[in-house]
Amino acid sequence: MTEPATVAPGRVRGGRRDEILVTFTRHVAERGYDRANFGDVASELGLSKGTIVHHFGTKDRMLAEVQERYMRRALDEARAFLARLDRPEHRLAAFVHAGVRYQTDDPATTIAFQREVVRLTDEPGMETARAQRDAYRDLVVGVLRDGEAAGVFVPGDARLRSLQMFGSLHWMWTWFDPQGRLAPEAVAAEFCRTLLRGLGVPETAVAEAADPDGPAAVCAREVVGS
Amino acid sequence: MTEPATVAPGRVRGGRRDEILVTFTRHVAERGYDRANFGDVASELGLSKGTIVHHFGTKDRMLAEVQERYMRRALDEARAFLARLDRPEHRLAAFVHAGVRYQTDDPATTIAFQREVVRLTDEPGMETARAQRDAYRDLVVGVLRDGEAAGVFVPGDARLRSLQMFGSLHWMWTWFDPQGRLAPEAVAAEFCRTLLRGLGVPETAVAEAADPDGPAAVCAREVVGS
DNA sequence: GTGAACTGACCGCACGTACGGGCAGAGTAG
DNA sequence: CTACTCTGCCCGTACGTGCGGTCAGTTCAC
Repeated sequence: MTEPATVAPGRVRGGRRDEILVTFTRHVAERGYDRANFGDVASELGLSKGTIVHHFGTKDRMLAEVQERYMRRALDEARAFLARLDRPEHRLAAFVHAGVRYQTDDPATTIAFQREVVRLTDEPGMETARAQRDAYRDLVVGVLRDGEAAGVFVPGDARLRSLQMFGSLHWMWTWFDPQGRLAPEAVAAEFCRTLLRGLGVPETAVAEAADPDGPAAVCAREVVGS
Repeated sequence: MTEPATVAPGRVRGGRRDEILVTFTRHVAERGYDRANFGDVASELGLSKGTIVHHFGTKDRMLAEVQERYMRRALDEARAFLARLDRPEHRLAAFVHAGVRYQTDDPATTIAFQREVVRLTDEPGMETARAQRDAYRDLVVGVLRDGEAAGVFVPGDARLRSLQMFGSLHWMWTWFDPQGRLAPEAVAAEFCRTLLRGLGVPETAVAEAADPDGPAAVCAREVVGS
């Protein structure tokens, strides 16, 4: 039984548990799960492999924890900006603005998650993260359906559209450079414009929702930045 | 491919090289490059690990060969349908129709390629495949720029738009099921509609380019199906 | 004979994980 | 205060295994 060990008499500080997870996450982002290994993480932090095992048990569980943390944050923040926005095009745009922002706000976790999403589908022990991912996708599908019902989006397959949108965002890790010349706001704006126009949203509403200083982007920035 | 390797008692000139590559490709598609190994491929084909090494040298070279084959085919076919289509919206739609079609036409190679594209950027020995990939992307960017110059697409960042499009297509391997209820034509049509409408193409032209029986889809099917 | 296809035994190493024990701080009894 | 004990954090080592790659040698077609 692996205990989070948050309540303990003999505990010194928060321990290095978090530190280990952060470093592991970065290694997964850089090399992928299979090539990330305990030895490198341990030597980088100046501790032994045994310590990592002590805290996390197995490598699988460590990855699961990374995924769950990322998805929990994404879910919380998505619900937060959904509560603050009402128009379907603003809500959908917020998902895009937030998705792009994660790429610079917490690149390691974001890349680690996106590189290894495929493990959510088959690997055992990933049930929690998978459920969170499904819930997140359902939020987007819901927005698409609502917008369609309200006549803001032209009729179409909401699930397919959500996958089209997620594809663009999830693929970013292969080409986006946080230090590069392309600002995340510019990427989000362009993605929003093409997507919303593609759903039949009128040009003025498109411009507002895509605008880095518009309500959707501002809301996403406030929620994610916190 | 074409030569199903004679099952003759003695060995055959040309050998089982292709057979090995096909099996290896399938394993990469199913488990990823790191978890694919010589032992499994060899035992599945009833030969020894040494034989694989004899034919390919190293595992890296094997993957490079998979990537190069896939990209060469994609490039050839892209140039073929570009030669047959003239309108920008048809050309762009053809990329989408073809991209989706690869998912069912040769799922193993397609998935193997998409899973491991990231290795094109850093790994050495991948220069050829990387150059092919860049050439392919440049074809799409060219179509986007031409369409913009011709006033068919609204102004915007062509490179970003190409990445948005590739993202949707490259992400398909994580969710698309060739045996599933969703036909590839339906996926391609929906993707085309959202994308082209998003670029400002008029509704009638969008419908024609997305139509599974329209000129773009038919052309893509003929070229890819060969 | 020549060379390509193929074999099977073997090597070296990297990596996940198990295990036994050391250490330091907190609780408690005296 | 001191002494003892408990407990979670951490270390070092060792083990088992899986895998990429080597090599000497064999078979077979031309």
